[in-house]
Amino acid sequence: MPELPEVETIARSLRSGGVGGRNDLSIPGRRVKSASVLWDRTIAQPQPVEFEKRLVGQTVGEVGRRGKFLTIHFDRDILLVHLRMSGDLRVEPDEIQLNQTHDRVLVSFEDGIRLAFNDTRKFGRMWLTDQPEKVLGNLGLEPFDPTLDAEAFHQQISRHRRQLKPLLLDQSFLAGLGNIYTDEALHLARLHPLVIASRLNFEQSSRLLQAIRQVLSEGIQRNGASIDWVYRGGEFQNVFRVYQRTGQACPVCGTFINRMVVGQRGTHYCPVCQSLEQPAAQRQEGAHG
DNA sequence: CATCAACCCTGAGAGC
DNA sequence: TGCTCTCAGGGTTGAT
Repeated sequence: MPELPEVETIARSLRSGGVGGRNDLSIPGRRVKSASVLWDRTIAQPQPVEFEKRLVGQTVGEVGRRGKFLTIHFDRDILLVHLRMSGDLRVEPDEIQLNQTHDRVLVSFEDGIRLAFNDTRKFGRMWLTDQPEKVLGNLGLEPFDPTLDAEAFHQQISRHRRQLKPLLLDQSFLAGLGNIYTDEALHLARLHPLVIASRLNFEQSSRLLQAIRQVLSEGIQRNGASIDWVYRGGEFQNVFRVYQRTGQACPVCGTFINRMVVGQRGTHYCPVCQSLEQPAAQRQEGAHG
């Protein structure tokens, strides 16, 4: 399931033409010849027929990412793509036969290259709009936003009397974390998924912010995680600490990893490293800068 | 404000 | 072998 690192990896490959940097398959500068929607519900906005018409003639500009959304700028509109569970984008020459069972949207460029949106479970969505804020407006800060320092993060997290796991999954709190990186970050920060956010002290929330950034950085460095049907060369799955490692040894202490359901999501954690009870010896390193 | 469940989907894996 | 059942998961929606 694509989260921030996977979406970032895809954005980079659309810009540079593949993870390896093949310029012949990058999309900026290409002009749309035609578009076809193969599964109507993939298009959230506008109507599929208008989507197809409006894209024709527009040229790709900047390709970026906001949270888990891909932002593909065109002359007049921005194409927003959310991959949800199983979405994937391919850039390939028209000659390659469309033998893919689950292609949902095709965008053909004038120079014989096309962009294909493939999505097994049909949860992915696209918006073609000149008002991207209407779609992205509720997103929280980017985890790497430079204005998000330890103080700001602690202030934010103190406002919520929710459990950490659902809070971190809430895209209006922080944009980009999904189930994998949330579990990984909580383990790295040695925090139990059910801890109430507002009860974190400064040292704990700082640790959490740092852990979030570290696991996301690791994910990006490894081109994301490749699991389920979506394989795109990522390798982060090889270094999962807790995610989908139920019953296996915690890399830190060797205890068996537990699994429970939190907010309808499978949640993996080490019962020893991430104890709900704060260790009695926990120091109060309160006097921060 | 927070929690919970249903919904959208498919295919993998279990059980029979 | 092949059928049926359960489950996973991001985000939205509506109820409590």
